[in-house]
Amino acid sequence: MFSIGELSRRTGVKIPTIRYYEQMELIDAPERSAGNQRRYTKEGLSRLSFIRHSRDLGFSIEDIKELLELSQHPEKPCHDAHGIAVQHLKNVQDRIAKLRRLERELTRVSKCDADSMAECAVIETLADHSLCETDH
Amino acid sequence: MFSIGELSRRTGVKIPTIRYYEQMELIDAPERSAGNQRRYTKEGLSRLSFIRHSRDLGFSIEDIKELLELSQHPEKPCHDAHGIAVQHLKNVQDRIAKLRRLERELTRVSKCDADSMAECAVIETLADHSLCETDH
DNA sequence: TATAATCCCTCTAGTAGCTATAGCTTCAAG
DNA sequence: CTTGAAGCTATAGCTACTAGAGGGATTATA
Repeated sequence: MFSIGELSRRTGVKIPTIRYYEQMELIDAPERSAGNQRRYTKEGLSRLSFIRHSRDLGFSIEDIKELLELSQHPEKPCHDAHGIAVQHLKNVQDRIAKLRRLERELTRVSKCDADSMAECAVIETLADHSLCETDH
Repeated sequence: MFSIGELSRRTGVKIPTIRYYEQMELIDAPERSAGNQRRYTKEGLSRLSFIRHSRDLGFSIEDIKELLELSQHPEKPCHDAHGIAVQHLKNVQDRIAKLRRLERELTRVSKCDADSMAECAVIETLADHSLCETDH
């Protein structure tokens, strides 16, 4: 049995975030001490670790709910869990592609050797999309 | 003089978003018709185009405020505008780097040929960070 | 000129995933 | 038994919008 502070230290999840996860029903409301403070068990710890790790990998709260639910049923086919991961991977790849287009454009725009605003490539480009090379 | 709907059509910025920008003081409150409807001029159009383009390139509202302010002073050195763009480029590059690490990990995790949850690589990896190859 | 279709108005609340604050109570060590 | 750290709830704030309710304005057609 440990306090929310200790759970926080062990998982690296901040205290208000733990309470937020409880509110979002990602984790069960734990038992309370006589003085109404949260007391967690090892189960709580491993569930929160799972969540922490999933968040680090960028899964949404909703995805994580589903993954947690799925993980409770070891006998079920893992097709669904797999699907969530693949879908998320696709999202990540899309975001990378978008950011790379941005990167290219920003790199070009940032190469400005003007002295004054009047000829600054940054400002000019922002004012006029037709100066752009790539789509966005 | 055109209405908010026409401004929206011409810039590709949605109507509620235009009103939101006005509230955020990114654009000046325009004149109103006798019936209290917004009426925009060419200036309003080019300012909103600037904003639209900047948002497309991922600049924050705060950055855009500053860029707009700077662009009002064509005689000033363009060092500041340049700095904002370079800083933003760095942010974008950081985000790309992070997403690439994620991509690598998710690709690995998604290669799961188990049949049941019990051995699913996705679930296992989420439950146990030590199974990861890369940092995150 | 009447009316209908379309457009526009303000205000409020909701989205994701937290974070911060205020004002209080409880716990653990000395 | 006191004190300082830790915990409690409730509320509001963050970014950049988006959606909806419940109205008024404008414009095209009959």
